[in-house]
Amino acid sequence: MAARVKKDESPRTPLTPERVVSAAIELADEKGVAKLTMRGLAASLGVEAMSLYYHFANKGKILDAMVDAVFAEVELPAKDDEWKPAMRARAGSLRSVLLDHTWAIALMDSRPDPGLGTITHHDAIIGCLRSAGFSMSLTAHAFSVIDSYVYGFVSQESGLPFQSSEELADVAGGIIESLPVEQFPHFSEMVAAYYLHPEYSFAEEFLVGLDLILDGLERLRAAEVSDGES
Amino acid sequence: MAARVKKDESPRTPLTPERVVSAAIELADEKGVAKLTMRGLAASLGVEAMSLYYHFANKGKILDAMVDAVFAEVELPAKDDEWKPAMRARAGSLRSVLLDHTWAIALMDSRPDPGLGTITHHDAIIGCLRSAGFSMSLTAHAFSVIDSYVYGFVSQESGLPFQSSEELADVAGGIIESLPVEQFPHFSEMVAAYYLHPEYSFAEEFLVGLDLILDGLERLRAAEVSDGES
DNA sequence: CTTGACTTTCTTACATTGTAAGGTTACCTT
DNA sequence: AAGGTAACCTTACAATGTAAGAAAGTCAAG
Repeated sequence: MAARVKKDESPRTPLTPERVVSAAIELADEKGVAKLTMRGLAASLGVEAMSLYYHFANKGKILDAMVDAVFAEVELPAKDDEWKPAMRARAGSLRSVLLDHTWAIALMDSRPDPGLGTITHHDAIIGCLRSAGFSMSLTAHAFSVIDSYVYGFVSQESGLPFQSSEELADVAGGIIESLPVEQFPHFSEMVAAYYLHPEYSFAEEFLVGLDLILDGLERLRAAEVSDGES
Repeated sequence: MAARVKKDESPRTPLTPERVVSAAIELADEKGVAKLTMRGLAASLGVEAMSLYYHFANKGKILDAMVDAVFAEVELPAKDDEWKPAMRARAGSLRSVLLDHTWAIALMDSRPDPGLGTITHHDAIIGCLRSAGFSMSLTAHAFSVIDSYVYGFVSQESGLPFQSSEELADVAGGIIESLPVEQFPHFSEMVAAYYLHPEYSFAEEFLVGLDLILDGLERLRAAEVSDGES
């Protein structure tokens, strides 16, 4: 009553870990993770920097929570899905999530402490493969190849200095001109090829490699089944 | 004023970009890239921080040069090598180089400006594939999958909080104990499996995925050849 | 309402970082 | 020796993460 009717100075929504993390993600998405400072983050929440330290021990813990939140965004397979389309879908989802938060890959490398979202994620993937008949060790292999590929691909994709095909053509053109062509004939040829073929698509390239890997896994699984291994 | 005949026993080897870069790499290898500061780097060269700015416009240029130097360490295939063992060898070499300089992966992601070492490297790989009969586009696919895989794999490998099998067992044991097993049955099972199988080897895991990819590429190449595509 | 305990936020301060501006020394050529 | 340039240094500053502790807000019981 009294408190309610008090002067409406501020909506005084209290700071919570969740609000901090989502503000941090928003800020990192916009300005890049390098611009994510304690003061800036606090300001975006209408608060002073040191207030954040009541909810997080240090900046690193905030980064951990951000990574975990990103993982939680990835679509997980339903229980009865076929393993191959399920893996295809989740790889695609992982790629798109990581592209939305390009800072996440770099953070994951440097913050190995897995959170709940991460573990939930991994559990679902492993479960899908196992119930599709993958042995323990083949599951481990599958997990390793797929994730390595996706991380590596997105890491390169998001690090390159262009996003659209036109930008690619520009960059490629620039490289060609400033390069001693006779010294790097193959590289030049390659760049030229994509300079002339600006319909190059990261999405297609991604699927080529992914399907190559999934087909390989299917073969390994078939071999395993015919061996009776478990 | 006083005579300049001070203690001139210093061999006063002049600062060169090369010396700066190799000192920077050494420092990053030892203390981690986060501890690579201008002052620290200068001190390790017996010099003041601002002296570095005579040779490099800013810290970023030093980081670029470090990445390029790391790339130059990777073994390149000889011209007449079979493509498959050549790719296998260079992927292994790339992995070991990146493991020696774990900071390099993160830097590569954030510094897209390729240097001479990088281009030389790429040119050799492309040349090897092309002269093995790979079409332009299949070469691009091959390059993309292989590199994505290697980067992603090493990125995960070097980010994990253990190096040896014993440490793995320790970490796995710790995870098992502090985890609600019934909530993540598959994840727990997986961790337990490796807890009991401490002969797990990153090197082997790496080769499993790599060979899966190389076999897939061989199949694509065979299909291409029988199609007469170029 | 007052009191006091507890939670949440803020103030101040400091060590570290990258680097701009300009000064100082060392070395080479004439 | 003289002068010029290449190499290095001194000083200074703004921005960062965060330690220490003060202040404000919140709520239960007297």
